Formats: sequence, C-alpha cells, structure tokens
Amino acid sequence: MTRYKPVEAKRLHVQIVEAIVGRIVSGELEPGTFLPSEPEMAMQFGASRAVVREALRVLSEKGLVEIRHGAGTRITEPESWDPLDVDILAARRERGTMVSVLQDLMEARRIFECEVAALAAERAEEDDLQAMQSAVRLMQGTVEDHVAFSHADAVFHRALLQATRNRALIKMGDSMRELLTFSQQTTSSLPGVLKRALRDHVAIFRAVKRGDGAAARTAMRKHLAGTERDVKALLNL
Amino acid sequence: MTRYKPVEAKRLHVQIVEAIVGRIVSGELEPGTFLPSEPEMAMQFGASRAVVREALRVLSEKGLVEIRHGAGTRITEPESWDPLDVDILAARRERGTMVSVLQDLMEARRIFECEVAALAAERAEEDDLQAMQSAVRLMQGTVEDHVAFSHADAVFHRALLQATRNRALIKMGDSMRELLTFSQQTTSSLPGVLKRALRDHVAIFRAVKRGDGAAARTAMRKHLAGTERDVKALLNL
Amino acid sequence: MTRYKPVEAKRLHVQIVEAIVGRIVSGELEPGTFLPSEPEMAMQFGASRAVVREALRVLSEKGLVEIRHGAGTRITEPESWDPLDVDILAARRERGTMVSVLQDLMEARRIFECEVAALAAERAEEDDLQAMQSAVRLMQGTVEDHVAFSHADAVFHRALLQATRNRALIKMGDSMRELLTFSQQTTSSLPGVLKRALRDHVAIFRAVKRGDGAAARTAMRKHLAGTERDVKALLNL
Amino acid sequence: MTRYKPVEAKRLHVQIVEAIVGRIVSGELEPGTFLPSEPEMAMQFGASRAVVREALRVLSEKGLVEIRHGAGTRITEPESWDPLDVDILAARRERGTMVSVLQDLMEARRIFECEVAALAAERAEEDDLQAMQSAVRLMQGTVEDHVAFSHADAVFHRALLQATRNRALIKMGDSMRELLTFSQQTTSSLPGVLKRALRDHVAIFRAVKRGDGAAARTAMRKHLAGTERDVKALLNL
DNA sequence: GTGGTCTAGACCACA
DNA sequence: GTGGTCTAGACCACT
Repeated sequence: MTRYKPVEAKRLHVQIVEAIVGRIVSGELEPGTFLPSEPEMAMQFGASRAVVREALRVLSEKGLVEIRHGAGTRITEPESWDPLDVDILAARRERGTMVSVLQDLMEARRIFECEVAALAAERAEEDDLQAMQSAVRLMQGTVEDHVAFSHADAVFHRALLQATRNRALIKMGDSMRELLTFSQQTTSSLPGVLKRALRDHVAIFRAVKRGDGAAARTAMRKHLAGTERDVKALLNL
Repeated sequence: MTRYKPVEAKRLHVQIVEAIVGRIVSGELEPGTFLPSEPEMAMQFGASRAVVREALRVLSEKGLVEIRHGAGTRITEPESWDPLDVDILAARRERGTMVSVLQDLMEARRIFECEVAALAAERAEEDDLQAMQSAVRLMQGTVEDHVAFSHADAVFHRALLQATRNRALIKMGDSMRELLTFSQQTTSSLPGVLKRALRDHVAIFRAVKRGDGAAARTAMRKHLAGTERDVKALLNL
Repeated sequence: MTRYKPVEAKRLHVQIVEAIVGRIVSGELEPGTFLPSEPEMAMQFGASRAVVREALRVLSEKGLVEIRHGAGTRITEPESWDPLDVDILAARRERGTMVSVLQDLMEARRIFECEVAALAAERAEEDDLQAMQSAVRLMQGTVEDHVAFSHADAVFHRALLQATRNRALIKMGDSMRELLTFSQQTTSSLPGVLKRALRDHVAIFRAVKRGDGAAARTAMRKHLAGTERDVKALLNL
Repeated sequence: MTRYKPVEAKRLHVQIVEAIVGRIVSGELEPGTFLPSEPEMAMQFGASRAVVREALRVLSEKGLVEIRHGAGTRITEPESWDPLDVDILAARRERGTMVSVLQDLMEARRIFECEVAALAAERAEEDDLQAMQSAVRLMQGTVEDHVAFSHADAVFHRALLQATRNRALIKMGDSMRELLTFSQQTTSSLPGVLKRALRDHVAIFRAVKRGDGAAARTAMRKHLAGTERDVKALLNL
C-alpha cells in the first residue's frame, strides 16, 4: 500500500495535489485503481477532510481522477488527463512530451494568432493601442531579463486579443494563456531571442496601429516562424 | 422501446448559484452592493456555510462577484462578467446580447474550424473516422429531433477536433464547446436547417475520409457560411 | 433586503418518479405493459438499483404500478391510481378530475370541520388560542400574497384541529392536509377571496375564543359555504 | 384441522425498531439522551448501516426520536410520541392511555361515520350493496369467533365508506383503519357484544339498501352508542 | 430471470 | 464526527 507523508505548510490542498499528481503521472498509481477513501487520506496527510476534498476536486478538474458518488475516487486512463495542464506537464518533464506539446502550440498559434492580429488591426481602438504600446516599451526595458520580458510579451498578446473585440476569440485565446507563458519562458532563455522578438512585436504593433490587417497578419506570421525556429533549436539540442 | 434519460444529482451549490446569477443579471441585485455574509446566506438558503462558499467561488469564477478577504463579497460591474458564460447568457435572454455573441462565435469558427477540418483530413486515423461516421449516422437518424441532432453535431465537431491530434487546438476548441452547443440548439429549430447541416457534414466527412485537406477546408467554410445565414435569418427577424 | 428560498437536494429517485409518472399519466406508457427490469432501468437512468427500487416503491404507493415478485412491474389500470395524489393531479390537469376532487373535498370538510370547530371552541386552551391568533395576524399581513396566505390558512386549521385535543380527529384531519393546501392555493388566486376568508376566520376565531361551540360551528359552516361558492365559480367558468 | 400461519421473513429493521421502542416506552432509554451513532448501532445489532437507518426512520415517524443531521439522534419527550401508533400503544398497555385513545376514536366516529352512512345510503350501487351483504353474512357466520368477526366488521365499514364515492372521505376513513381494528378487537371479546353488533349492522345495511339516508344515519348512531357503552364497560372495570 | 433483501463502504452535507 | 445519499454486488425466493 502506498503511504503519504503528512503535509504542513499553507495552501494545504495544493501540496496534496502535487503529491498525488506526481504519483499518478509517474505511473506509481495506476489508472483504474482507487485512491484511499477521504477519511483515510485525511488521516495519512494529517489534514482535515475538507482539505482533502478540495484537493480531489482539483485533481478531478485536471481529469486525473473520477469521483463517483458512493463508489470512490478512481484514477482515470491517461487519455482523459488534461494534456496541457501545467502541473501535469511539470510532473512529466520528459523531452518527448515537451517537444510535441510545444509543436502543437506553435501550430495552433499559426492558425489563430495571425488572424487575431489582422482583426486587431482592423478594430483596435485607442485604449488597445495604448496597452500594446506600454507592453512594447516594457519589452524594450527588459531585454536583459527574460522572465520580465516574457510577461510583457504575454501582456502584448492579451492586448492584441482584446482588440479583436470578439469574446469568443478572447475566450479561446485565454484558454491557452498559461501554456503560452510556459512556452515563452522556455524559449526566451536563448541568446538573441529577446531582441528579435522585440523587433517582431514592434512590427506587429506598427501594422496594427495604422490599421493594416494584412501587414499585421504577415508580421505575426513572421514572428511565429522565428519563434518556431527557436523552439526547434532549443529542443533539438 | 421506451428510453429514459440518465438522472443526475443536482448539487446544492448549483441551485444557490442559479438563484444568485438570476438576481444579479436581472438587475435586482445591483453592482457595487454587497451580498449578505456567508453565515447569513447559509441561514437564508438553509444550507451549510461550506455549500455557500462553494457557490460563491463559482460566482467569482464567472466574474459576477468579487470576494474580498475580511471585507465581504461584492457584486461587480457588468463589464467584468464573463460574457460567454452560459448561465449568464441563459439568464439574460435579450436579443442584443444574443446576436453579438453569436456573431463573435461565427467569426471565431471561420478562423478556427476551417483549419481544423484541413488538419483533420491530413491526420485522421481509423478511430477518428469511425467516430465521425457514427456521428453522421446519428444525425441522419435525428433530422426530426433538433435536440438530439445538435448533440450529434457536437459529437462530430469534437471528433474532427480530436483528429487533428493537436492538444492545443483541442483545448481551445473545447473552451468553446458549451457555447457552440448553445448556438446549435438556437439555430437548429429553424425548418430545413437540419437537412442542410446534414448534407454539409457528409461533405466534410467525405473530404476528411479521403484525406483531402483543401476540400475539407472548403466544405467546412461552406457549412459555416450556411450556418451564418441561418443565424442571421433567425436574429434579424 | 433580498431573501432567498432554502435550497433542497433533489433526490435521484424523485427524478425517476417524475419521469415515469408523466409517461404513465400521459398515456405514453399503457396500462398492462411491463416496465423494464430493475437492472435495466438502473442502467438506463444511470443510477443504482437501490435508487430505481425506491422510485418503484413510490410509484407503487401511488397505485400507478403493480410490483410482482419474480414476475416484473406492470402499469396498472387508471382506476387503481390514487385519485388524490398530488403528483398525479399535477400530471393530468384536466378540468373534470379537478372539479370532482374539489367537490369531494368540500363535502368532506362540511362533515368534518364544522364539528371540529365546535369541539375546538369547547376545549381550546391558551396555547391553542395563541396559535390561532398568530395565524389570523399572519393572514391579515398577507392578504396580498395568496401563497403566503394559504399557508397561514393551513396553520389556522391545524391549530383548530389541535384544539379539539382529539388525536383521532387530528390524524384524520392531517391525512387531508396536502389536498387542502392544494385547494386553497387554487381558489385563493381569485380576487376578493382572501379578504372574505380573512373575515370568516376572524369570526371562527372569536367564537372559539369565547368558547361558543354552536357559534363556531355556524361560522365554519358559513366559511365553507363561501369557499364552495368560490370553487364553483372558479371551475364553472 | 390445525392451520399454520404463513411464515414471514421478518425484516431486520423491524426487529431493531421493536427493541428500541420497548426501551424508550419503558423509560429505560430516557428522553433527551442520544442513541449511539449509526455505525455504532450497526455494529451492535450486527446489521448494516442501511438496516439501522431504516429502523431509525420508522422510529422518527413514530415521533420517538429526533434525527438531526450532523448532530446525532436523540430520544424525544413523550409528548411528541404519536399517541395513536399501534406499536407504542402495544408497548405501553396502561389503562389511562387506552381509555382516552378509545374515547377519542368514539368521538371521531360519531362525527364521521353517521354522515358516511347517510351518504352511502344515497349513493350505494349494486356492487357496494353486495360487498356489505357479504360482510354481513360473514359476521353471521363468525359470531363465535371474535377475531374473524372484527375483520368482517372492518370489511363492512370499508364498503360503506366506498359507497360514498367520495375520495376525500375514503382517504380520511382509511387513515383510521388500523386504530378501528384495534378497538374492535378490544371490545369484541365481551360477551353479547358480537350479537348486538350483528343486529346493528343488519339494520344499517337495510337502511342503506333501501336508500334511506336518515335511517342509515340513525342506525349508525345507535350502533356507535352501543359500542361506546361496551368500551366504557370494558374500561371502567 | 425477476423482484426482495442485505452488506460494505463510498462520497455529500451538516454541526 | 454525525447523519444523508448512493454504489456495487451479493444471496435468496418467486414465476
């Protein structure tokens, strides 16, 4: 039987989540098997049942377990696991997964963000432009700090998205936010990447500012092509 | 043969959420005002505080309230409400909202689903094709029942998405699932819509089956154009 | 201040009961035919056999089905359906049924409640009078809200019953409670009904308070005659 | 010929109910104290929790215990015990209780059954008369066997009730059935009672048969007066 | 094979 | 920790 170490610090349920995610993703806990009952887990983790339940709810949202009233909580098959959940990605840091996830992301961005840029160019209003402007300035000031830079990058893309004024696109774009950030932080540690990215964003911004949709689409496509090269370079190492 | 729909336990917090969403969206509870305290609400609803807290968490995710530690829970301004949340959409069935949301959705689908269809055509494997095939057959059998049909429709699009084998696209597509269903059920009550939709899906399916990405893209574009006409016809009445 | 209604967990078997009652009463499921077996229904409803059995037990108590050990569960002929079951009454909202049920009820009340009022007048003690007093006040405060009023009405009649100190009468009276409420809510939506009912109840209360059995009987008879006129007015429309 | 009573699987929860009713009514378990928890009782009785819960549900319906969610199950004060519950009556065979319950019943019958007899006389149809006729014959054949006789008596009264064709009266009358049987079996052991009762029922039957409501009412009143004398005779001993 | 009953144990909601 | 509800599956008796 598997035993758990008691947790102690704050955000108790997060620690429980991490402990269980790790065991599931590593294969130590096999799909189809049941977790211990809630009271049993509460005892093992030295926490209250409320905390355990909170953790189970999170695991269930990630698709890692299936909670069945009256029957117990069972570990699901890997195909129902959210393939893009960052906790899960973090747990399995295998190269293969990483590579293919980033490739998927790049493909999705090629489809999605070029058109977003075009629409944004056609519809951006003053406040959108200001937001992008600020983001670009922030990037200029952080070309040496890739963590700060990737945040500025995220802000820029969010402003672009917002400028489309299309709530469906915004919702879809937002669902990728977390993963996008992850990707940006991965590639932005490469030398030279940030400066090129900065140039690309300036180009996109200018196209948007003058309302030139076609140019914005092209600039975005160019940016993504560059990013893709970076990703490949990073991963083929 | 008589068939029954599965029953489903309706959890307490969901009922509380619905009650409060209704009052907020209808304007009966005004932005800026505070909800009663958690113990007070627990008493009014005849439920425990845990249940009330769960409901508040959901409301907060929908952007309807802002929970401030130590200060109380306040109703937010309408601009922070999730514009695509189906509960909120259901609560305010005004025409204007509906129209613009469906227009946003159509625009997003034009960008997204044509490429999805093309990728699916290139990558679909046997199980994907079978899933689509089943969905098409289900649609054929339910052209008289628009609720059942729109579920079959949803199954088809999910299978198409799945066939892209791109987890980022799947995630983005899934984030629109609920709204898509909503849209389908709205338009599918129009006469003649279902038969046309069926023909369109058969065309898409055939293109995907023979691996012809360009044809799949075209077929999807045609389908969406038709749907858009239906939406407009429905709303401009 | 905003008030909320208590939420209530809807049990699974209740949903199954409602689904089947509707199909039987509507004639979709014909008398004489068998329901699917318990395991089969459990599968269709996505619930456990225990839940399905609970539902069947309720259906059987309503007289809608006949459960035969080892043979199956069959839908009965309409004459064995409980003619006063509120679920069944709700499912078939035909006029004829409604009329005759309310007529039966009025006849029973004429026999029963006049004597109850007389006995109550002879035996009521301080706490009974207080309960009636409160009910009367509640009625005074709710002449504009017929749902609240009919609840206050029910409280009054229960207090009167209680004042007889006769446990057999109390038991018999209670067996009619649900149907009485149903009747009150039906008639109390007529204009002017509530005010007259209020005056009648005040008269009954005063007679009871001064211990005048004959006057209480007379006042109750007058009240019921008035109610009967209302019922007839409502139904003969 | 010796006959055997059918054997019957005594359900587990009934045995638990009887055990606990006895202890509560005898005062061994005092009002205000808590019963052990459900799992604890399940262990003590060697049954599953489901069976224990079924027993507690019955006890709660009898008013002997108060089940409080999350807090426990407590024994209530005697005033909330159902004064007409046959199990409770059986458990406490004190004279006083018995006397007053039977007096209540007689009073209720005076109010109720005289009018029932009158209505029955006005509305009885062929099948009702046949049912009563059979019951009378059965009584004639069982004047020596007071148990069988009291069952025939019950059948007669049910047929009378049925003849009123009033579903509300039938429902109210049925709610007294159990207690009525109890009363009949108590008095019918007196010598001479059965023969008088037989004569009374023949008189009622004849009045009903010739459709004479007033005579039926009178005959029933006479019968009840006789029964009341028997009850008093029995109890004042 | 159907319904009747029971078990063991789970999650859900409450104090 | 309590009671409330549900699950899964067993054994039995009846048709």
